[in-house]
Amino acid sequence: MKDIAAAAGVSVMTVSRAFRQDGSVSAERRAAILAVADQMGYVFDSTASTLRSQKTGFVAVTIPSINNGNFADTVRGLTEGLKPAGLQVLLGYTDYDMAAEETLIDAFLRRRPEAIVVTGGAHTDRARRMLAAAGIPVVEVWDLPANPIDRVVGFSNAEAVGLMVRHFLAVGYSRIAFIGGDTQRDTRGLDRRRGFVSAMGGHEYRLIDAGTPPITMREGAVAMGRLLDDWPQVQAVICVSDLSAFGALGECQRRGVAVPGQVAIGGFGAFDVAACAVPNITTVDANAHQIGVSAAQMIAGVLAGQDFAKVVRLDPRLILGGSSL
Amino acid sequence: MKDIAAAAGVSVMTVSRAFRQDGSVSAERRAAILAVADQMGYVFDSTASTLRSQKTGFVAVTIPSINNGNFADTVRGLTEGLKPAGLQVLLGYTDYDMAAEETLIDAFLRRRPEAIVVTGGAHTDRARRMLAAAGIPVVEVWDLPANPIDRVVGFSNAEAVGLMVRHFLAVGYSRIAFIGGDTQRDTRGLDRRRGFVSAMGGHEYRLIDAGTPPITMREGAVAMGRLLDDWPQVQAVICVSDLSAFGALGECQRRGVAVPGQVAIGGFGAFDVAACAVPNITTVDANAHQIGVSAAQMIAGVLAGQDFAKVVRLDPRLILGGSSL
DNA sequence: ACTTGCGCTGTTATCGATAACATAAACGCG
DNA sequence: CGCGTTTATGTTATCGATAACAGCGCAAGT
Repeated sequence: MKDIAAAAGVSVMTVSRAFRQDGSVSAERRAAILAVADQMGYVFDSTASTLRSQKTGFVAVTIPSINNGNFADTVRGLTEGLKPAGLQVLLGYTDYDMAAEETLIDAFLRRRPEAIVVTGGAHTDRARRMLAAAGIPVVEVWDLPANPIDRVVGFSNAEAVGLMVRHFLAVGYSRIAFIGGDTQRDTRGLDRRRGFVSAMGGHEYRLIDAGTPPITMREGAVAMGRLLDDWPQVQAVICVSDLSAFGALGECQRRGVAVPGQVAIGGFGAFDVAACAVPNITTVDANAHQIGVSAAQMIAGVLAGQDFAKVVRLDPRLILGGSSL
Repeated sequence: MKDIAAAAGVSVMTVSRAFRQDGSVSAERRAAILAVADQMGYVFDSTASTLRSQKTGFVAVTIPSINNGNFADTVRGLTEGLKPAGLQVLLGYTDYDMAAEETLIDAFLRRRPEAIVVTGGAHTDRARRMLAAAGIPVVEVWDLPANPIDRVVGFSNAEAVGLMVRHFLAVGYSRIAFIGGDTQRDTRGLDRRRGFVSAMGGHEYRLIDAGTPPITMREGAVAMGRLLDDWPQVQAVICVSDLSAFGALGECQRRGVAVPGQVAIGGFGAFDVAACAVPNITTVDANAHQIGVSAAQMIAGVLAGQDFAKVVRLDPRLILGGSSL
């Protein structure tokens, strides 16, 4: 800026002002300054700006995986919702690993985000403490934690699966299995499995492990194979996500097991693959995009000093497909 | 740091040193300082550190979409490869929009990354100029641009599709269609389509538009429907990605068109869905993960002052599936 | 005993922008 | 015409860390 100021014959402060829309700078002078800057190949240094003004203009967002249509939709909602407030999203992914999440949160907080969005309600103790002490809005999404750190936009994963279980029981499936949600790593998956067990009440069921999150299509197929081997009488299968459900569907097709004639299948997340599979897969829409939009509104509102409910609950919706009655 | 220094009875500089592994600080003193800092809930301010040291320790990465297994793999490769060099990845997505890419690049450069990775070789003029003038390593991935800005890790999308076309022609499909790659927005898709046309030589072919990138499964299904209506004699279809190929496969199954008996299908990208579909889909593996790893090595090497080839070429590999001969 | 060198710690200036305050010129109004 | 007000610009201090250099104590070498 010093060089630009010299070249344009003004003070550094005036150059600084020219770069903001603040604009107590006369239009022609601003134009001249910007022209000089452009010609010199100047790139604004937001580090210095941030240090002095204590405003970074970004919101940190951590998601478990960058290859997941659900989280992608949430991030899209966040990006869109924060743009009007002049806030940019910086994205990081944890690989479903709480230790990696802690490291990521630490790295983000050092950069002084205006707010932070984290996926899920389970974190390491240190991560919780860091978030609580950060002095910025913290939004946990995709869950309804019992002890929120600060704010929440989410839903009950357990109840969402309960919706599907009750439907399956109502249409006559009584021997149902659940695939996935077997590790501490993906607490949302764990909640779905818990919700399954509790909704099954006294009915006969099986729990099939599928491995380390993210559960892939392949792992869904393998798990389905084991299930069919071990419990051929199974009438319906609910999978921790549509991806594993799709893998399970493929395994049935390879084995000549009719879906839904012999086995019904349900998934979770309303992924594209669920809608496009043949038959399309019964699933639960968790309003991924709306979660992002709501979280963005909450953040923009809180930063603007408005009053906002601490918890926003967005109830999921069952979507029936051809893979079940 | 001032407060910590006071509380620990040392100078600010010593506190600063205690926070780096640089460590000309005695072990016990460091421990004491870190304990005080932790107890005070101190969070290091990397803004100030960056400003003084002119080192940000991060690499900017822009990808077209965060919901794409291929780019996710590349990012994973980058993250893993940069970690040993002490570099963190900051991620942004462009939605396949060059104007959005320009905005994103601008925002990133203001934060002074150590290097920047951009997907593809097509950018706005201003984006090109900004990147060229940034004075940091710039790596274009997933493409082999004719006029690279700086460095490249990629492959020829046209030739990759050529591989598949030649195989299809060799096994006897001669009436082949290509779905997608019809907009300027996704230049890699465009290249694939061009590669298709050129590899088809004198054979009869059709080009089917599929809409705005990212081409979804649904759009692949719709395009396949139009193709079957318009050109029932088609023997094989190559889709711009596995996602659209999967949609096309589903459309065939819904219509009772045998795959590969009546129509063969090929995709691109070696996505999970291609491997798990029934039949699994013939595709091209573009080495997405390796692209990330190689780009990371290149960046770490160049930043360490090593000599590195400007262009790394990773030739894709055809993977035959049950959706074709 | 004296020098040399290393290990550890402190002092000062600085990175590049902007908040806060100051000031000069232009403007409006009775 | 005079005076308060607005508009446009400049001056100074500052954000929070670290580079660069200085200094002190102690062990090893001569």
